[in-house]
Amino acid sequence: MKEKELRRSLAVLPMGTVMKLTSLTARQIRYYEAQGLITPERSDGNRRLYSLNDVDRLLEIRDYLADGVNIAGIKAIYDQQQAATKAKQSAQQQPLTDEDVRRILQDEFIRQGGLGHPNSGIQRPF
Amino acid sequence: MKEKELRRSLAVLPMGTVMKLTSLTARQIRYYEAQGLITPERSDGNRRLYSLNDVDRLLEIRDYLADGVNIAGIKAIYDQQQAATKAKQSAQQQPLTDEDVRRILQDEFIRQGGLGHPNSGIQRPF
DNA sequence: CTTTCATGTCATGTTTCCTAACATGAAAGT
DNA sequence: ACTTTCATGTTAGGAAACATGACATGAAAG
Repeated sequence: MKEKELRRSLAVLPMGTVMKLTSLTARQIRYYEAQGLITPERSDGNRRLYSLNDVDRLLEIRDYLADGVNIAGIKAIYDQQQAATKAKQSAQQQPLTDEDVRRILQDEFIRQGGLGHPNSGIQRPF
Repeated sequence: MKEKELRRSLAVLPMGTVMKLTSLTARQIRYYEAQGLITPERSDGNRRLYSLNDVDRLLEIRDYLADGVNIAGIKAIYDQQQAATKAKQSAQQQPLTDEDVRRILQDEFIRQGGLGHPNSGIQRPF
């Protein structure tokens, strides 16, 4: 599941490809970017690089506009979505792994007297 | 299922994208084309356009070469595959739809005496 | 030790994409 | 009725990516 997400967010598609996939003009796509609706990456040579997720978002934008929603409205929708996602993330309090549990228990033990040395376990980068 | 096939054979990816997706050089990709292993489409401005199927094939070619198969060998494999596919297609005798059955029955009736007019049914383009 | 194979590199021209500016028709305000 | 705003079109000049063709090369094959 992680693999597919990575592929979908891989920014490799240049303007011409995205134009064909979305049937939008370059002008439109750049304008939506200027309005803060998308933020494509850039190549070394400063050319825009889009991911499949970006393409999906552009298709969404296209549909919203076709439905009469203006750009400010679309931005509001995305801002709201982002806020909701962020709230959910911080509320999720990600579940502890067995590894975490062991480490925490060990720390507890060490603080209240110490048994076994703290640095004997597996090193975790974060 | 038909939809996905279409998308996978949609030729929209330019050289730079394919280079990134396959980690092949432009020289390699063009060489494989010169050897008849792939046949990308061309844009109006004569630039190569690849589909996801093409990318898959390039990845295959890369793997074959890494395994010591030379280009003639890879071509032989593809020629053989194509022959097999073609044979299977002609043997498959694609199943008739209800619509086909009705049309054939009607033609039969018409030829052996006629009941109902031939052009009263639904028009099918092919 | 010369050929072949797969690829690298360079030169030169064309196409695509960049930014920035001005133009425009349809809505919306005043 | 006139002026802004919005979303998009168009044009211009420059930079990046891509095209083809030629020559170079190391490894393998003959």
